[in-house]
Amino acid sequence: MPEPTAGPPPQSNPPPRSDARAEQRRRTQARILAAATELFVATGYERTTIRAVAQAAGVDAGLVMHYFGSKQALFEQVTRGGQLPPAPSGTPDQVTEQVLAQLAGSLETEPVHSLALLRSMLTNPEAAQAMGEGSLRYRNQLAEAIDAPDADLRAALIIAIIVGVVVDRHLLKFGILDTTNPAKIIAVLRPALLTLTTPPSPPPP
Amino acid sequence: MPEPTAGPPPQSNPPPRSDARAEQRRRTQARILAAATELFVATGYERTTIRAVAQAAGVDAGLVMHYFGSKQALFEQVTRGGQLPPAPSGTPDQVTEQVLAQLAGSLETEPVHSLALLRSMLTNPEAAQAMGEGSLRYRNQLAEAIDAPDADLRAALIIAIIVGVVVDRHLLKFGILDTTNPAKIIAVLRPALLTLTTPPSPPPP
DNA sequence: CTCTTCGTTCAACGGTCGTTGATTGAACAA
DNA sequence: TTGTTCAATCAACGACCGTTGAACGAAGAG
Repeated sequence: MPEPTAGPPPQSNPPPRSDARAEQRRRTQARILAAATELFVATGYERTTIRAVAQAAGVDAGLVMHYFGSKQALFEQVTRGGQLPPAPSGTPDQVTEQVLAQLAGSLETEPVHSLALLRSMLTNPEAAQAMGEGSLRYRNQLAEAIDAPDADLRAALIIAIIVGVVVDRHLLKFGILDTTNPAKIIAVLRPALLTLTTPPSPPPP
Repeated sequence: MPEPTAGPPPQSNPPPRSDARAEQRRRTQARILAAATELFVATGYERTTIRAVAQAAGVDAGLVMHYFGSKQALFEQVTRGGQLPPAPSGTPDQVTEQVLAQLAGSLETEPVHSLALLRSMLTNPEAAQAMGEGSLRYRNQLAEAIDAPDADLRAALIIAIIVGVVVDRHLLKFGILDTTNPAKIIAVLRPALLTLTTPPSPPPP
């Protein structure tokens, strides 16, 4: 049975009992997980190699398999724990500010789970599905907070914008967006998002 | 020398002389190119296999190599010919309309060159560079047409938005954006883009 | 018809991948 | 000390990849 010897590091709690071997084991698992995360974020699922992860962690490739079972399981372990942003609510201005605050955080330091998923979503079906499910849930929450006829469409556009900006800044790094102060980006983006969260004013007769 | 026997199909001009063999050859090259395009768009560079392209074209894998030299060259052949949108100019409203018109076209039927590039840009360095260069050129043109202090940033954001929306619609297909009438998307997006192309009004004292 | 050209197939190469099972050696238990 | 546990290494497997060069067979040239 190639079953992993134990459930990989349960988040991050201090070992209840002091065991020299168990702690060494946790250390190594953590090193592997860190190396895998870095590589998945940097090059995506397809180009990331179990052997490369092992080498980056200073470990044999077989050990990676022994601890995580498979490459796919390792990837899921890396991308697990990404939690949805809190559901926005309130007036259009309040919703906008909550979305912008969330985006500001993502521009400052986007969590590695999301980056690994974002990097791989265009080429890896599992990553695409994971992103899709998260996107759907957040879109529903967002649409519920938008009081406009095309709430779903507006929510989808907001998400597309966020994804586009985050991908540009953290992954593609085409320029400007990856070096500009997040506050400035937010400031320029605010009026644009406001038009999406605010119901259109009926044209004057 | 593994050099391709001839420069692959030079765009699309009618064969100057009628040669039964030459025409059969062109047909096969075109079939290979079509199959390669479809696979590159659907699954990206890494997951697309020379063997799979050959099979989809009803041909041996060696023939693909013989005609296109290498997988990378085949990919470049597929993504070649993507031309930049015309540089926008005029008043902010005019610039917005030109950008929106361009986006509308991309929502209706985005050219396969761009889709192949978009699909692979997150995992393939060459694709990323090609996209980056195109993005940079268009961003400069766009920034020149925007009369605002942060023209570069605004142009970059517009491009990020366009990329986000097009990727969502044609590649990720997370929902709504891929089934909604382009005109409707444009209508909802217009006010948002307008805030990016229009210089901010100074706050009243 | 003979010879050449060339579109196409075929078999194989070297390499890398994910994955596996046996093995080693140090930490623990007795 | 002796025996057990287990983190970690090692060598190898089968599969698949991009790529190559020889070989075949039908279309053109003479």
